[in-house]
Amino acid sequence: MALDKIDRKILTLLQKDATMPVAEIGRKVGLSTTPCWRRIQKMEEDGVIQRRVAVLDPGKVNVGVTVFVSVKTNEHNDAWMRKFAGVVDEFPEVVEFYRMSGDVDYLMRVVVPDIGAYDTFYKRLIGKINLTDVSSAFAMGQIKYTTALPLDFAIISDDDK
Amino acid sequence: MALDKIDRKILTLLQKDATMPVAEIGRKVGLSTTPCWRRIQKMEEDGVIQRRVAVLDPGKVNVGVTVFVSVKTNEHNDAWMRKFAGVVDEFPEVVEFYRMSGDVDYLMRVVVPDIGAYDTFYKRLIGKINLTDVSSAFAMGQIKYTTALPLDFAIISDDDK
DNA sequence: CGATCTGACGCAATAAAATTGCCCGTTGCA
DNA sequence: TGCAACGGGCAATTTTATTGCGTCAGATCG
Repeated sequence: MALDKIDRKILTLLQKDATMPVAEIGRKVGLSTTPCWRRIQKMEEDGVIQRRVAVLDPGKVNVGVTVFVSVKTNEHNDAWMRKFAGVVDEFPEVVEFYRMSGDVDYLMRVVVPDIGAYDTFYKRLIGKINLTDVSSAFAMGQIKYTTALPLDFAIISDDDK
Repeated sequence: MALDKIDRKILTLLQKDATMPVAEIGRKVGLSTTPCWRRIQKMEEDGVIQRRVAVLDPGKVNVGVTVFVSVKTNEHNDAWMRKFAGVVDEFPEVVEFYRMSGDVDYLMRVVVPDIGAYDTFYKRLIGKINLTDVSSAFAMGQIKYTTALPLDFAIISDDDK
């Protein structure tokens, strides 16, 4: 699963624009189409590349507001966590959900059109599962958002010239 | 920029899998290839679809740890904000960055291989810009992560049968 | 040291998908 | 009723993805 310099270049390109033809990617990384294509295939099989998706403009689909919701709970067992995860999964407004260490137990990022819609979401959420200590922080603006992960830490193939 | 039911179906599909052939998308939404293709083109031109990207597995590229970094500051002017934004942009580890209302002024999501790498990142960050009140919260696990935005709020074309 | 095996590459053919041109039917409106 | 605008569909055409096959360099083994 180690990635050499060429693999990382390919991934960098694909993380920016997955529509780029393999031939062009190959040209940019110094390979012909076939070996470049095979590397991409392999990275897909290996699961390094999980999938290719269309990224939409949040404003244009009317979910320009992001809210971070922190949850503290006393229920620290696995069963409860699964239930919570299941409930959250039902809400497409929740685009990210993390189990946290420290003060807060869970953190989720929710996208909605406006404060009113958030309130509606909030009521529906607490209707599905009993949450006592919840606090919401509103984002006034998104300064940076990328799906591209840094590749500087990827496991490097040793014979990586 | 209003989207009808078919547009939303198309977007739902493309948010899940952008490799699906237009012909197949058309079949699923009840259209032939051409009109389906034209709708997609239009949504790309309109910027509803921003781009298509490859999504990688964080673990597989060795950035399995997410840290949420909260920043409070006294500098509430626009110039400082721009500088901060510029600095943050330089760090590929920062995948999301928000200006917040309330207690915290800024919130960023950072991805790194481990705690040690986070420490390194942190030092480099505060070396680039003077930040006094910073607090870090570590995610123990990612329970949900999707790039797919909910389309339930999208502006609906009135003649939407 | 030479035979061989493996892995990665590239070219050229083939298959699949995107893109375009052109025609058709429906709807709204003068 | 006649016309124009708005989709929609079929059938080319063009681009890309995918596969088959041959080559080459380095590692392995006897």
